[in-house]
Amino acid sequence: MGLEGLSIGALADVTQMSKSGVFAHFGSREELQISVIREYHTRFEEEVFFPSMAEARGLPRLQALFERWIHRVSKELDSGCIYISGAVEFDDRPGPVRDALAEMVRSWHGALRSAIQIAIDEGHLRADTDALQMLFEMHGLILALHHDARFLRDPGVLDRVRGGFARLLAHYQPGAKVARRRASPKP
Amino acid sequence: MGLEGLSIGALADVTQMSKSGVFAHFGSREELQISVIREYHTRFEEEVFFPSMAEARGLPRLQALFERWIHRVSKELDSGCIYISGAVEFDDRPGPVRDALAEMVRSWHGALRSAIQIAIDEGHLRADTDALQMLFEMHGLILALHHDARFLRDPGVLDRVRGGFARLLAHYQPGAKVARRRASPKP
DNA sequence: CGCAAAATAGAACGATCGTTCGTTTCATTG
DNA sequence: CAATGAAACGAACGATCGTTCTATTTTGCG
Repeated sequence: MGLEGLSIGALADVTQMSKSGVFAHFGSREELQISVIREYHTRFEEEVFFPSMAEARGLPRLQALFERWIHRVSKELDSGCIYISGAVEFDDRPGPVRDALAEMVRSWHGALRSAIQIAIDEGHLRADTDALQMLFEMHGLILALHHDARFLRDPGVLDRVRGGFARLLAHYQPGAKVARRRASPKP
Repeated sequence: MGLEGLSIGALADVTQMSKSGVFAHFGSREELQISVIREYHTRFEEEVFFPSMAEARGLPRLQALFERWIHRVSKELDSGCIYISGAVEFDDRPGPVRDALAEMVRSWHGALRSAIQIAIDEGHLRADTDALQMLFEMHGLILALHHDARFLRDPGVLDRVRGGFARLLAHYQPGAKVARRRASPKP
């Protein structure tokens, strides 16, 4: 389950510790949840963000970010992405847990937005590309991947998310324009 | 909250009834959850599906479906869409609730897929359009809308989801081709 | 009205939850 | 070795949960 399914008692069972022993480590359930969020954030950075930053600025880096994002979300078929599950669980529950989660999601989105902007500046994406719009659509592809893989158990979802991203890139590529009228016939 | 936050005791408070009185109506908590799902499904059909079917076959109908879908998801800023929240809550919890939810989500997706196919047959979308692929991307836009509206409280999200859909339609429109090389310079 | 059936109420159960408290274990350190 | 402090423990508390059982009330019908 997500963050709400995480109970101190269950954690005590797993770690072979007493409930009060586990509790003493965090001080409250909320702090435990926040600790889990922070740990997840760290791993996310290590597995997705940092390795992608080694790629060349612009499109290569952006593609690496997305591919590793896909890999991260689709591989956790057991645990689930707590950025996604947490967003649903805490979207109507204010408090420090929601705040911590939102901060890290915004941080990740900010990094993506920055990578998109660099790709624009490098001339790899059209100059009139709306970075926030493109980020929105990328995020949608990931959310659909998460939904169809975990909930619907659709096996063809990896092809679709990659196809959607390719379509996205093709649209925002320099020289590509939105079709206003009939262009060339198909080859 | 979603389906997991729904408790018989809380429902008893709201309805000014006793806990056992509420319980007798459903027989179990699972049945209560399934009843809520069914009720949601009915309303969804009434507000989104049926009115859109009155539109002309093809693109008009598909656009109506998507616009009403947007409206349905973005308006429930209090309750949340249980198709979406339920998918996250039950994506790793087998049982009759998950089965009921999945059946109705698949039913809705089936209706959308059918509407897309009709638009293809009518010549409103390219003949080589992959209906499941397009459905996947439409669903992604809705999921991103739900996420950004409810969790991030982003006010510009309606423009983005409509922009994304317009881009989607433009790409799958007859005559539009994926950009392979540089086309016309920007106006 | 009278009677049966359905609906609701009330109290209690076992389980689980987060949390508190006092105690005990144990390694570190002077 | 003895003192100290952190870490873990075990038991209990109050709250909430779904559920069960037995009354009581309400409703519909002949």
